[in-house]
Amino acid sequence: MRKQPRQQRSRQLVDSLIEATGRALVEHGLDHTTTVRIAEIAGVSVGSLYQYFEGKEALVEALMDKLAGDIAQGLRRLPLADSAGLRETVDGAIRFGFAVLHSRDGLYLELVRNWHRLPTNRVADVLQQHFMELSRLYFIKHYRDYPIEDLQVRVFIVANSVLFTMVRHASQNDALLREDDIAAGLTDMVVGYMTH
Amino acid sequence: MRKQPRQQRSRQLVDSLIEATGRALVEHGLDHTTTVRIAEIAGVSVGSLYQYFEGKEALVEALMDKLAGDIAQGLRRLPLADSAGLRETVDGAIRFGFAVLHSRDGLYLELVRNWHRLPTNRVADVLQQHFMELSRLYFIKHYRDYPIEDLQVRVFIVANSVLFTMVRHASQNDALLREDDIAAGLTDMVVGYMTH
DNA sequence: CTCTAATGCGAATATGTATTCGCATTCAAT
DNA sequence: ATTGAATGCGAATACATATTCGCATTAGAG
Repeated sequence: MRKQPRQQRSRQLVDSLIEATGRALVEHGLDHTTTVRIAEIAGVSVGSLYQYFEGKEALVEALMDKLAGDIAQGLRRLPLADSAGLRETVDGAIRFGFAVLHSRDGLYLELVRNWHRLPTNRVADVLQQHFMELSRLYFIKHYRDYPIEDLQVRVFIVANSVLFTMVRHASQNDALLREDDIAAGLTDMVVGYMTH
Repeated sequence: MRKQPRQQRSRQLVDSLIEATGRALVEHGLDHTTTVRIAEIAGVSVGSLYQYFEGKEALVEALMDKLAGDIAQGLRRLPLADSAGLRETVDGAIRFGFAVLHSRDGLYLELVRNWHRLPTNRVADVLQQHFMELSRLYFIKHYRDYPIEDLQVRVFIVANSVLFTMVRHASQNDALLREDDIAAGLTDMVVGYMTH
């Protein structure tokens, strides 16, 4: 951030800009999200925008930081693998994932689609680390001598498979494949892969 | 295409423009690939470019049509599931996939990353249909009464899981996860899911 | 060889977007 | 109430990119 907001009004201005960034992403997509548009949506002058942000990228980064917090919080509410069975846990996580992708008018969808040109690492780390920890705990409990290096590979594969299959499905309005079936299939695949 | 090339020189010009589009994508990425740059790389005037193409999008589409042909040809050379075992077939397909992603200086990588804003359907159909046919044949042979609707879900999940996990891995230079391990893991996951 | 349609050119024009800067307004400490 | 710092503004400027059009050149049919 270019300059720290000191007064109340400027802090609110910064918030409204971040909020507006989200709406611009949903309405116009990352490509056509411009600083001018964001300022317009926020009801703020472009000049003011540049007082606090370097540009579009900085705004998106600030937005993603905020969202990463929401995701982390949502993850903490999910059932853990040691209380429920593995299948229930995976199923819950996948349903949570779909719910997130459909929330906020598709904001998350747009962000994940554009992972390769966004500062995705922070968010990805949240997910990656959470699932890593989750599986680590589970496997330490059930298969005490499980090789840990292999676990990293598995978590990488599972996380990306699930995430992008969900995004691909949510991005196309293909009524031929019902979301419930995709969710069930993903659960089958993941549980099978993680336990054999 | 805006106008049909009738003479020899113009046909060659069109080819060189498509070729240049590929190089521009590799060198500058989709975002910074412009009509002017493509014309420059091709050693052609922008004016000539617009004689035959509506703009960037049309050029990329022409390029992808060409590449779809290459992919289809490559797929036909892969071992089929009825001659070899399922595991060998899946393993071969995944290795083929990685090879493609690494070929042409990462052109395919850039294209798949940007699937959501490209006319991907033609290429996706090639893949989808090929694997659909492949699995259909395999399962008709081995499990005569297999439900076909479910197969569509499975192929969708497997195709996207494999493709995007590969792309994600190839996009980051994370030496922690070796490509061979990812390939082996994907094979395990897919074979397990398709046979249980 | 001749001649016309096809081709190729690139400066010029139009548009979209990023970013700044001088001035007006407001806050909050005194 | 006064005043300096903070804030907000948006026209103006700079730059990137898309697209056209009149003119020069060339291919290749006859």
